Amino acid sequence: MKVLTNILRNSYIEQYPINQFFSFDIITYLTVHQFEKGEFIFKERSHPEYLYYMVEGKAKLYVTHKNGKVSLIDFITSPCFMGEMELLDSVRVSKGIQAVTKTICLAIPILQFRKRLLTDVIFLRELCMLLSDKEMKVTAKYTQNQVYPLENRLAAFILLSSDQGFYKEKHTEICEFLGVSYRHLLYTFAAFCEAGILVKHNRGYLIQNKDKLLTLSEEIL
Amino acid sequence: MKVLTNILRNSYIEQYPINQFFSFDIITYLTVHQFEKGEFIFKERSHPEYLYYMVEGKAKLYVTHKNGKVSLIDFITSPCFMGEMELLDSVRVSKGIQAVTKTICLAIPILQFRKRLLTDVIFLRELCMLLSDKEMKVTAKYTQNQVYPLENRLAAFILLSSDQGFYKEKHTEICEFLGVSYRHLLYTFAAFCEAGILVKHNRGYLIQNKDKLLTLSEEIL
DNA sequence: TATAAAATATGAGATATCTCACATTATTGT
DNA sequence: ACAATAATGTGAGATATCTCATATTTTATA
Repeated sequence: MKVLTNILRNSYIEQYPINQFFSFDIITYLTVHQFEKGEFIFKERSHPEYLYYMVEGKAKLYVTHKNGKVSLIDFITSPCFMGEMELLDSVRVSKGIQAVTKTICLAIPILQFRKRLLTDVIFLRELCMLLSDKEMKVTAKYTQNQVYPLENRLAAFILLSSDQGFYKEKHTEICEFLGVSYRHLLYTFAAFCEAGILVKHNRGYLIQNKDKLLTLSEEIL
Repeated sequence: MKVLTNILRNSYIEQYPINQFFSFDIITYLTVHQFEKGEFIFKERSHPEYLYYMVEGKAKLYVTHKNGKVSLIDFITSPCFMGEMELLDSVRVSKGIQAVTKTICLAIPILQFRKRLLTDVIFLRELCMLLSDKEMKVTAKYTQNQVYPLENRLAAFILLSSDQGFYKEKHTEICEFLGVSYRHLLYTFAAFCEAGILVKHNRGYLIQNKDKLLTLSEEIL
């Protein structure tokens, strides 16, 4: 992690308005932290020192189970807060957050600002909304996971994450996100290719039959 | 649903202090609603009129999927708020909530109080904490669901929900809660009996070997 | 640029879990 | 008290998904 200073710091702070989330001017107290791809933003079971507002980048929120398996709970994309739960309850330990790409965060020191934030109507209201959205999203994902086979969920995920008809996520990540084994994910991709829905191309897949993907994903909702 | 009046209303309001969640005296504006076992507190996809504070009873929070399967997201036990998400975002539709036992709720009309609640620091702070706890709990449950076989999760659930060594939940509910088919749940109960861990007794099961249950559930966390 | 580490890929065999059909109790409303 | 409804229980066969072993390719790093 690198703390950005001067011009660089200021440019990020100017570029991304964060004051809207607070009833006071927090800008002077902010530092700007930069995480490299693969770096851990919060180590699992740690006590974060900062409330982060991610302004650029993408990260994985995950938990490691006793048996060694990893559940990728969510992909966090900017803009987004991280560490709110730990701000609210200092006893609580963090889940793991790892940067997937280079990530820039505005950093608010928790110790120094906890009291002020927990009495800030604007901040608390925003936080309620964000927490509520997040729960909605996570609940939807997990209830679907246990009710629909991978075929349907993968179809939906491909549509969601592909860019101009091209899918190129990392299998190792996506199997943890979708809650299945690597092997099974690969089987399902193979089946999609077999069915003429996808065509493997370099490090990714071209969508050949979008309608079929839509049909499969519409079985979910 | 029955609206309780006079003595009955007042006795519930006195018995369960709700003012602690608000920075103003809300008591005069409260009505008290009583739901019978099996009654729907929120219909799925409806727009709740009230923010409820459940003070007595137990309810199921669930969602019905397109394919007809039901996910029982959580058992809600008093004391607990219901309808907070819909208070925060009026566009959002409710999940289903059904009373499992007779349930008493203090009712706050959303339309009338939304504005006031969304500027109430005490309320918002409490809500943040509750939302954050709830998400924690739900996430833990679902990530475990997808990483451990039923054997382990059921062992943990039996320990959690049994009373003095006796388990007597309804299979039809629990299979939806644990995210497995009724059939599979029964297989696993049969296996536990076979292994001498449980003994079927009337409408329930007696725990015969608590250590084994502990061992099985400890594999989770 | 060589080497280690991560990601991709695939086969074979196992198992956790599901569907459906059907019979038997409980429970509940009238 | 009786019919309707919900809950329980079980078999047989299917399938969605997992484990493990192993090989190859790509990417990262000293």
